[in-house]
Amino acid sequence: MPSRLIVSKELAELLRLIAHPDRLRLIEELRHQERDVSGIATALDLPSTRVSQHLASLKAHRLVQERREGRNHFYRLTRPAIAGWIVEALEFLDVPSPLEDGSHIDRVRELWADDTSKSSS
Amino acid sequence: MPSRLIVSKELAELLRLIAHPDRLRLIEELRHQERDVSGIATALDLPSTRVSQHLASLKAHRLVQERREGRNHFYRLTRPAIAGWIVEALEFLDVPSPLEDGSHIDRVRELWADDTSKSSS
DNA sequence: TTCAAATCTGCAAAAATATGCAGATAAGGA
DNA sequence: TCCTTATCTGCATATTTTTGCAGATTTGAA
Repeated sequence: MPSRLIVSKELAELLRLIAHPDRLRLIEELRHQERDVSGIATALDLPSTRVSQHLASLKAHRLVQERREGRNHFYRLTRPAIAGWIVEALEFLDVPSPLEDGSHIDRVRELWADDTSKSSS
Repeated sequence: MPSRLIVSKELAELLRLIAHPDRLRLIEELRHQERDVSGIATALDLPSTRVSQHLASLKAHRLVQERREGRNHFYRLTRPAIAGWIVEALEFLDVPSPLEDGSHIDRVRELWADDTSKSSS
């Protein structure tokens, strides 16, 4: 099999894994620190079962690693750089909004960074 | 709706669009030059109907733009930088192979670059 | 006109994902 | 041991995607 074919399959698999709103936010959540399941569930406002399911698939593909401490399971990104790489993609987003000028990208980054309505403690 | 929620949805949509082996190769194919449907179909060894379908979805999300010349439809990347961004992701790939050392990433890049078995003219 | 080449569109069947829930585990404490 | 908390697993159902085809369009040429 042509090599690029192999790599494109692997890459597509990785991208599909990431291509889910919850999982994107989850990865962002782990960008700077490890977290346990319920911590993530609270931060993202999702049922912890769902978070656990997402973590299981991320873990199966070795995107995250687990560390158990008592009854809590802490997760962290195996390669934290992936979070930065994801943020770079914001640049390629069309914002379906009135802002079609150059400040576009800044606007998107701002929206991504803005978590005031959720994780503001 | 919390802003990050909006952005994560948009981003997931973009990633899902890209997360397909054929479409990844297709984007790579358009990285440096525009191509018409049958040119792409030949290069990727896919039925041109399929290529056309992929292009239609990429176009719907404005990832590619079309230019018609006679009966040929040429496509090019709206934001060519996206191809470079995709290549960066190779770094995050686990190669399920004997090479678990540091040359890992180089090996993946090499596999991606290697199209000798297909588009070697 | 008529034909052929290049591409597109619509649809149905197949495959892959996501989601919600019930029940299973694992660990700490009374 | 029994209970509670934190997390995981297995399933059935719902939703999305992918694929292959048959049948349109569009354009250029005879």
